[in-house]
Amino acid sequence: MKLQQLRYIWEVARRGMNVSAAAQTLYTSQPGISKQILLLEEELGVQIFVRSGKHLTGLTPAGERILEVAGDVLLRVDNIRGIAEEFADDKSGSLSIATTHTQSRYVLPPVIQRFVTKYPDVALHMHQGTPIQIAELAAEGTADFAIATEAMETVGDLIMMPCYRWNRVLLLPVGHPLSQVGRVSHADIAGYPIVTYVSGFTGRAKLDEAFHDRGLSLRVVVTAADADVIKTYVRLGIGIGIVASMAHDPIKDSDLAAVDVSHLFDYSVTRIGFRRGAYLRSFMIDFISMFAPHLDRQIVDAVLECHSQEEIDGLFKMAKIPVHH
Amino acid sequence: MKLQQLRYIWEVARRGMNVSAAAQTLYTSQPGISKQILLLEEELGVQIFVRSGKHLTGLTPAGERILEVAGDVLLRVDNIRGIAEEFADDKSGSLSIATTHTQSRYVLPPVIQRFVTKYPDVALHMHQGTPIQIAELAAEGTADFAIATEAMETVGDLIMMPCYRWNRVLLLPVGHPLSQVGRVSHADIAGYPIVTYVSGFTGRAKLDEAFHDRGLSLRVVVTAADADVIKTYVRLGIGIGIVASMAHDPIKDSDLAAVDVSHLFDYSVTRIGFRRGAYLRSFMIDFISMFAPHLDRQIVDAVLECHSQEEIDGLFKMAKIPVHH
DNA sequence: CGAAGTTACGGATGCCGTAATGATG
DNA sequence: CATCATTACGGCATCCGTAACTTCG
Repeated sequence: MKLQQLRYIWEVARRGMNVSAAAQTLYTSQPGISKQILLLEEELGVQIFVRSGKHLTGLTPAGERILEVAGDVLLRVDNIRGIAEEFADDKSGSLSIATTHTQSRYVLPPVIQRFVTKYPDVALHMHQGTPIQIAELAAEGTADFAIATEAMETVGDLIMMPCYRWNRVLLLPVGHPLSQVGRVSHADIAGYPIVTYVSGFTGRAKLDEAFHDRGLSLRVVVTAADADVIKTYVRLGIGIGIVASMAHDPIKDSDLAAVDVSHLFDYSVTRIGFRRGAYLRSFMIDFISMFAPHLDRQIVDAVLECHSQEEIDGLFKMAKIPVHH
Repeated sequence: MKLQQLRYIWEVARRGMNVSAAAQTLYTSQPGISKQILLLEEELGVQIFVRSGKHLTGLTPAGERILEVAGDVLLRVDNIRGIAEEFADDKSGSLSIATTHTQSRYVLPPVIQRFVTKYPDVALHMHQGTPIQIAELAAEGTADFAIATEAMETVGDLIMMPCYRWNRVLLLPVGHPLSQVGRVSHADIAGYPIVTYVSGFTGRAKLDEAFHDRGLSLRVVVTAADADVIKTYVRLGIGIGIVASMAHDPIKDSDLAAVDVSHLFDYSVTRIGFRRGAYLRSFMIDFISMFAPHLDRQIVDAVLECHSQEEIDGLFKMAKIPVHH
């Protein structure tokens, strides 16, 4: 049995039993993979893949079990590399972050700024995507971290830690009647056409929920995946915007009136997640602390000791998660 | 990085940083190992071993961390082999049991008998040793199971399950005055020379404890690691014997009087242990059930889900552990 | 008939073992 | 000086890539 062979079956399975596709992403030849898989199956004495003629169509029961453990092995081998890099030079390496537009545009820039200053030799990669894509990137190890508000729990084997709580602001064209109202209510908002996030992004679910619970319905006329687009349509007078408070920049958005509406919605929690069992380089832990100062090295170490997400959630009281400003 | 290389560093470390010794047990050449270790260290960019001149004297901090993970990797690779064997033929394979004389001579024979009848194609290996040796064999994976009453908790990363409770009998030469006494007391026993187990074997600690707690002291004249030797000395009239009740055979030992003294001592618990994270073949789980019927497949599966020994202990109430007869 | 997997084969890498060398206590 | 690790080197297995063949949708 060779590590290559495990890598091969892992990648083939990940690619939906497609040997050719696996060969491409692994920069090798199709026959090479095919052969090694045959050899491994021969050595182990079991079929790993179900074949219909010459096509791989699925995993045998044995294959499923084997693949699960093979994944563990490959993760640990990566960890060995990480440990070695850490000791060879704890200031260089690479950090790959998968996150949403909201984070990378509004929240992360100052954090990244500090990080690259402190760790100039760490190559930084930012992947942007939907919350689900983000979670998957982290779960499969393509990204070291996923940072998002939603969908993080949909993927198995991600360790998640709460980073900050946040709420929403109303963005209004200047002179809009609502900017005169002292304390905006749900009913006030329900009276106007809305421009906000598409569902699955940046706490959209909590927004619908708040209105639905009160028997009101939102008239959403435009949805977008990021606040910049939302602001653009608000400026055009299409409707009033509801965005995450992080996305409001008092200076650049001075042509829009912003009204805090945190009394109308539950707080959302943005979390950082990483693959269970992954080895965290010290600069990675440092990144977490820069992003969410309450997650100091000690807390992260405690989280790494935990065996279940419930245990981790127990470490964090809602009250202790800071609100983002 | 290759699995061989991990196996090499693992074995070298296990052998006290001795490359030559590792080469012997791995049936390969010393230079081969040496070279591969150098190559691995070069690839990873860190020293794993501390060298004084050309001698390996210890592990670097990086080496310690790497070795720990390497052990995990090797265990999982073994598990893949086990899974494959299981699916290839769930009735054949090998089972290696490390245990003490008491178990293998008095308790296991009927169990083994049934096991080999049911699984004729499973190659059975029995290792006999001291409780500490037994635990180590299981912890390093040389034996699949350790079965013993003591020392099982001294080795890290062994999963343990209680199998049965047992107590002691007094063995007396025929016509010995104590055989006339209705209910033997601690003081009665303290008056005679004793032949029993050496410390560290078969519940000897609980025996000393019972007398010490009552301000009495035992006059032990002969100690042995197994009951056969003890019986021999009792027959010679050297003293009275105290042995585990399992070790008393009413037929073969009909020349000795046996007196139950379970009212004088705490019950001891014999446990079966295996390496944390090891894959258990179905015949292995079946063996456990044959040995300790209350440990059915369901219970074992539940134990395998547990993450800590405390959690496992919580599954078992003392009352539920059967007494051996 | 096109896409995809297996078989065939040649070349090169690299692993292993023997022999020789160097270092240690 | 005996033990032990590293260096040198040659043989051989094996892994990989190209090309041809086969099979399925």
